[in-house]
Amino acid sequence: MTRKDFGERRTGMTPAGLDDASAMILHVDMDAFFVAVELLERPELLGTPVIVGGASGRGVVSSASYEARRYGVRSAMPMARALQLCPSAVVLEGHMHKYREASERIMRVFGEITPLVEPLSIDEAFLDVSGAGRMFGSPTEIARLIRRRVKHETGLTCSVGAASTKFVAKLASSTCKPDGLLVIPAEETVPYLHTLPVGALWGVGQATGDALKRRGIDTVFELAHTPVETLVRILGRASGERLHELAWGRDDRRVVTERREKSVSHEQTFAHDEPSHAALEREVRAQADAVAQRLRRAGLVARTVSIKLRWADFTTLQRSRTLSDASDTGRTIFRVARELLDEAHEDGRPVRLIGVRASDLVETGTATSATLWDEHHDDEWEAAERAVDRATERFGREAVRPASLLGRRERRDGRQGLTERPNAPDRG
DNA sequence: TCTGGGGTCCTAGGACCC
DNA sequence: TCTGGGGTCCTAGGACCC
Repeated sequence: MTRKDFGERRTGMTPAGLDDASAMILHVDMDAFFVAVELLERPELLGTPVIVGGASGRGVVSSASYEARRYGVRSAMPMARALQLCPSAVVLEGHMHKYREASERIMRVFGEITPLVEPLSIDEAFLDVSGAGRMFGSPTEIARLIRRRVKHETGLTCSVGAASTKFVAKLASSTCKPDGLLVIPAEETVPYLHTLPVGALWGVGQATGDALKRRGIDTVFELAHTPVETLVRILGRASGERLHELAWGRDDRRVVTERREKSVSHEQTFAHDEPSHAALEREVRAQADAVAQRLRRAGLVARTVSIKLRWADFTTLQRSRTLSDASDTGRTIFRVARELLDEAHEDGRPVRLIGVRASDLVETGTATSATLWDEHHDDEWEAAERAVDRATERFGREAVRPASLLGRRERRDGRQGLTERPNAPDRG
């Protein structure tokens, strides 16, 4: 039996000639993506337990081959635990740039089938194929075509779920993994859903699962037959209502092709808990610079800066501050982050993790003087001034006005704006 | 076994304004 | 002298997903 047969055989409820006309939403999910990409260059490891992840003390599993999963290895599991379960596993370091390249290739394949592609993460996407029938056939035929093309383009296998809603399509792809195809026609959705445990629902993790279990709700069937108001009392308005809808197969979310970033962040777990305030500050500075650079490349400015601290006991604290003036400079983001750090780390407790986040993002199509300043960096402020002059010449004065004008409101405490300008260098 | 890094969404309380 | 209600913004924390 070939792997393809294995996948197709799992579509027991969808024999040849089934009515798949309602299953217009496809969910494509790559199989053990990071591992599979690495094995393209390490074919001798095919068929063996392989783990991609952090090998050092505090590393976790990013991706595990199906051979490793047989031993109970799962993503997000501490590496030490994974190796206890599967001592023979080969651990490989991750290479994000390779995964991004492979990701671009598969997304390109999807785009050749339909323009309605919604990437969900680096290795999965929803496709709305309702307009692709004339060109490529039924959803089942399109799913087979995608699987063939992805394999041909990248050498990698994927699994495809097809259904009338996003949620059920995603469920279908996870059910037929790896290297599978499962179509769930609309009329079979509810009977299928009602066989599953609550954990199968999107948004039911450990905490929600436990809360439901405590009230005797173990299956989707039981959840579907629980009054909405009861669920709302247990889980809150949004979750309660959403889960009840999902349990009846109702999910009217469209496939959306454009999504705006809401935040940009970097964080770092130290190999050993860090007690030194100076070391924390150095890390925050590096993170602020990295965040700022990504903001500028994306043409965004941030109105809110946050820091995150995690202590040795894993409790986590976040502090945020909204700026009077949106910014995309490392200097400003660092300055605010450092203020927050100073306030949050007064007691000098050792820190396990530290992170910087920029949120409340506003698009800015134009270069700002502060942006140009930062790109030329502290010790080159004259160059920055010249850059401003050149930009003013090229784009006009309006286009290079200071970032301070982008702020929407004054700070409540009346502090002046935090935006820096090239002609006011401050090496602080 | 001891828990990464990048995100999104939700809830709740308080400030503030009308 | 005692007391509104609604709306928006900000902050903190937590659950969840890949």
